[in-house]
Formats: sequence, structure tokens, C-alpha cells
Amino acid sequence: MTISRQSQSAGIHTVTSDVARWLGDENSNRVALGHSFCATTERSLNPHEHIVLDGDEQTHLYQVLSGVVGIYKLMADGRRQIVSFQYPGDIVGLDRIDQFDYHAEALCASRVRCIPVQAISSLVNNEPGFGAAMLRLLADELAETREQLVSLGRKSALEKLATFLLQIASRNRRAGRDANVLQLPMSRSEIADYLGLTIETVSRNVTRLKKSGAIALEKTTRVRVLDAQQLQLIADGDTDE
Amino acid sequence: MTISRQSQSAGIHTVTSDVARWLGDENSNRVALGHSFCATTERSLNPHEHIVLDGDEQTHLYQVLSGVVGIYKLMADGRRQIVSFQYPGDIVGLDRIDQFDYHAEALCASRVRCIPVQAISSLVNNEPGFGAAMLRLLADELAETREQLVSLGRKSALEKLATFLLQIASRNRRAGRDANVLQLPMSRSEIADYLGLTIETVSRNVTRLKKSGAIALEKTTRVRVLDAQQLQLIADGDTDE
DNA sequence: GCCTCGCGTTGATCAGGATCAATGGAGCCG
DNA sequence: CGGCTCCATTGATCCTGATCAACGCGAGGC
Repeated sequence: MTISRQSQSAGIHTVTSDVARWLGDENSNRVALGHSFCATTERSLNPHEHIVLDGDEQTHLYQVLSGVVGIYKLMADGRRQIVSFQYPGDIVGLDRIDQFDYHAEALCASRVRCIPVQAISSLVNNEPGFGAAMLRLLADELAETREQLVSLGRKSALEKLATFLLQIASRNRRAGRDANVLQLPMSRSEIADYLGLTIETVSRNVTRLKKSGAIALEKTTRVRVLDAQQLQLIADGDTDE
Repeated sequence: MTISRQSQSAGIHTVTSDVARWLGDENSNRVALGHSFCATTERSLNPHEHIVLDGDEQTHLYQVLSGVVGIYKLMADGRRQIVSFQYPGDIVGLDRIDQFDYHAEALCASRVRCIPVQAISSLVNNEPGFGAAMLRLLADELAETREQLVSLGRKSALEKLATFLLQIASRNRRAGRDANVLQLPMSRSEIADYLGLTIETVSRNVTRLKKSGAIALEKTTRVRVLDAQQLQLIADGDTDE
């Protein structure tokens, strides 16, 4: 097993079982559920702490409360594909039943609510709207993932990056935040592994967008959108070159 | 709007409204549903006939009964990404609510069952297990799509192709068919647009797999797997080069 | 059977992004 | 404040897969 030529997520592969027991630092919590109650817990996560490892038996779902969680898959030789970024409100594990087939890691300090899987079926049966909400979340996630397939399969590096920035802008807008100031809680390496690129290519194309006047880089981790329309044209491949 | 350099799906873009009225050639059909009945219809599709166009208002879900349906997205300049192949049992439209954001096209002569969306909520409420089945199908689709992200983002052309062939083999196995004889109901162009490649690259890598002894090409549209283990190693990137 | 047309294969060349290498810069700790 | 470390940026070169081009082959029509 050789080291990947594409993935530059060096530290990532030393995945340890930091998932195992977190029952120490949790806040107990109870959620009304029909006539009964359902015990959920909250957990605080340090940057790069894992919630879930590939192969873990699924004991809980995890709803992100704050921060950002990255879901990723690893190939045998270490190549990494980040499959989704999960933001507050998103639920990790909706798609699985018995066992996880991905890793999930807090990208920055985050909090998650842990929902035991045994609670799910009773929630679905007793909590009106819960099943529908799950379906909705799952459907949204599928739609986003399909859109990401277009990026990975058919877009150039510049188009991928513009698309990515607009995703964040649109998430900001939905959350009522400024759609022109984009916090990037993830590193270049994580962006690269999300877009199927290398960090160098990400960096070069950030520079290209900067030089073209579409964005400004206020900090490494903060982008200001200067020309949203241009960014949109680039993302859609509408450049008439 | 210039013509794509990547997509070679020439005829595809002349998408006409062949979806519109099919009420002529349908077989009426009724599905028991609690106390009431739910009218579904069946529809036969010719090769390359569309079921759904991007932007269509969603009036039905479509369950594939026979054949194969391709779900794809188009970029403004014609680049195409096939996002999923749907086989008998799969349902097109589970992820959407009001409007389709993709095209769906029969790749070969196919039949689909059309389920009116109005029926869905009553099916969920009255038909025990229906909601769970929808969730399950949706979850499976999401898991497959995420796996495809790994292919598109991180695998080489050869690895993508091997992965694709093994997907078909595993579908055959689940359906009780021979996992070593793979029918390819789609053209090279459709495989290319699924894998984010060009037809030439697909063709060259089919040849490579042939020469390596992993597969034999019985017809253009039929592959025999000769060395499943080698194919698996290639797909996983376990080649020790 | 032969012609035609569309698809698939193969070859030659090009280019976008990966790789290899060096430098820059920000945060952290002393 | 200075040094250290990690990450991001920039530069030089390489390589995989795209593009451009030609040819082969099989299916359908006459």
C-alpha cells in the first residue's frame, strides 16, 4: 500500500478510536416524544475529532448543532474523497442502518446531538412530521450530492471552486447571514478533497478568482464575494472563451 | 453557448417534449391502498425516449419495471453528467417534491409504472411499510451516489471503469443473474458521461482491461468477467505499482 | 450481397491539473 | 520579540486524459 499521489491529507490517516467513549463529557438531554421521552445527549467536538469511523456499528444519528462536520471516504492507498460537509441542522447517519461506511470528523470545534437509533422508529411512529422531515433531509442531501457529481465529473478546477463558494454563499443566505462574506471553516486540503483536486490547484484557482476581481481574500479562511454574477457565470461554465 | 469539448452526447441535446402526453398507450392499473384504491398507469418507452425533463412539474413518480433509465444533468454548454442508472425496482423522483431538476431517459426499451404524487402521502399514511421502503430506497441511492463521488473525484479512468463493471456485476448477483456476464444496455457515450470521461478514454480502457485478461468483450454490449479479483483490485486502486 | 450510416476503436498531439520543489506567512510557544 | 511549525502560495515539469483525426465494423435498407 503506497501513499497516494493525489491526497494531501497527511494527518488524517492516523485515524484513532477517538469515537469510542464520550459519555464523560456529555450533557444529558430529553426530547418529548408522544407519551414517552427519548434520551438524547450532546457532545462537544474538538477540531479534527472523529464522530464516526468507517465500519462503526451505528448506535446513533448525529445532528450537527454548531460547527461543521466532514463526511469522507478513504481508498486503500489513502486517497480521500470528502463526500459532504454537514452544517448545523444536518444529520449524519440518516442514510445508514446498521453500520457506517464513511468517516465523519469535526472540521472545527463543533457540537452534535446524539440520537440513539432505537429512538428512531418510535420517533417516526409517534412524532408526526418526523418521518417526513427525515425524508426531506435525505432528499435534499441526495439532490446536493447529485449536483456535486456534476462538479466532479464535468467541471474544470476553476468552475468547481466557484461552485463551491456559491454553495457557501447560498447556505449563508438561507441562514440569514451575509451571502458575500464566506467563512471557510475547512483547510485547503479539505476543500481539495471535496472538489477532487490538489491543494496546489485549489490555491492557484483562488488566486485566479482574486485576480479576476470576482472575490477578495480577507484572510486565508475568509472570502469576500465582489462579483457574484461573474462567480455564477464561471460556476455554470458560461465563460464564452 | 458553445458546444462542449467533453460531452459527446450529440443527439441528446435536441430534447423535445416527448414526455408530455402518453395517456394514449398506457395500461390502466390499480394498486390496493388501505380502504381506497390508487390509480397507477404503466408506460412503455422506446430507446432514448424521455420520461422527465429538467424543469418539469412533478406529477408522478416513476418506478422502473423493465429496461434501464438514465438520470442526467446538463450544463449550459451541453456538458452532460449522468447521475444515476435506474434499474427495475428503482424509483425516479423520490428525491424531488415539486419540480424535477434533471432529465430522465430510457436507455433501451423500457417500461415504467407511473405513480401520481397525490397518491404518495396517502400511501405513506395508509400503507404500512411504504414510507420505510421509500426511506430505504432513498438511503441506498444516496449511498451509491456517494460511492460514485469517490470514483469521479479520486479514481483514474481505469479504476472508474473497473468500478463501473463491478457495480453491474453486483447488481446481477443481487438479481440472481450471472455476475460474470455483464450486459451493457448503454452506449459508450453514456458510460463516458457517467464516469466523467470521454468515449475514447472509455474505449481505450476497455481495451486495457481486455489485454490484461480481466475481461473479455463478447459483443460491444456484453462483457465477460474473467478475473473478478483482479478487477476488484483495480477498482480499489490496490495496484502496487 | 452491397451500400450507408452510426458507433466504437485506435492513433497522434495537446492541455489541464498533478507532482515535485521552493518560498511565503500566520499562529503559537518560549 | 524571535524562532518554529504548519499551512498556503508560487514556480517548473510531468503525465493522464481530452481533443483532433482516421479507420473499422456491424446493423439495417435496398
